[in-house]
Amino acid sequence: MLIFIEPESEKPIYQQIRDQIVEGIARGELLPGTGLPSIRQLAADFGINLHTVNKAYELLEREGFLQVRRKTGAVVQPRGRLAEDWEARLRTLLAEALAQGLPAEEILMRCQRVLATLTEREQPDR
Amino acid sequence: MLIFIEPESEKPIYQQIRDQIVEGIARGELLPGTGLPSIRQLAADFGINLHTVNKAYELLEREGFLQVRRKTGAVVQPRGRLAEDWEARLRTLLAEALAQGLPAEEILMRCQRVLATLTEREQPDR
DNA sequence: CTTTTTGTTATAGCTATTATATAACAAATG
DNA sequence: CATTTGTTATATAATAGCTATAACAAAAAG
Repeated sequence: MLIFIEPESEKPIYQQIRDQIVEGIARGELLPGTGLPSIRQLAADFGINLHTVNKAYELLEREGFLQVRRKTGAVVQPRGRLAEDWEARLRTLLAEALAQGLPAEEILMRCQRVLATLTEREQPDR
Repeated sequence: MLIFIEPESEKPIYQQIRDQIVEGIARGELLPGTGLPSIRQLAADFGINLHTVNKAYELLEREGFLQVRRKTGAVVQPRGRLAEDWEARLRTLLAEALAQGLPAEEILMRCQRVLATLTEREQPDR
């Protein structure tokens, strides 16, 4: 799985890494048990500091996506719990679209379409 | 429309104000043309600084939700454009739920339910 | 056991963000 | 004209994001 960093983005680098790994898990490219590159390895690849990658891994561990161990590196977790504020964030995002005049049906179709792009040609665990 | 501020929240105060006004517009409680309290008035009500409210209004104006005029105060805009990164933010949010094991159908139902709570008993403009 | 790699922890410095506090200016209302 | 309002300008303080070193401890490899 490839990760792209945009240093000029307004989104913090550690957040970019976090989001792309989450999406990788969602797409099924990163299955439970999959090992991720070491902190120093990733930092070297991107030409960024060790602590920036560490912060991303730390966050992913707190959120239940990864388990970080010594020497083994980060390993994708079988499952976790949805963040408590997830629905609140969804609410704010959907409200934004409604407030700009998008019909609820149109918004729902967009959700459906995005979900489809995330779940297509992916092997669900059996 | 009532606005609640949580000073201890990790979400910035100006962002809390922004989000709640957006939701007010989405729910139809704030119709186009509706006047909002003045910057100084809101700041006094919340016991916060003038500039914090100003930042929220400034953001809402940039996003096309409000038009801010002298003396008249802020007025809800008829319509705007959806932010370019809206779909990207939706994607990240939905990926988070998928990665935690929620089935796509369940996620879509949650979207539908949230949309329903935002659009219920609201007078669409005619 | 020794060496290497790795996660962890601890500082430190720098920039940007968030929030506050005053102050002053300009435009619109009454 | 006087008041209210948005706007602009500084200044200060706390926090967040990122970088830079350095050192320590645990696990794997030789």
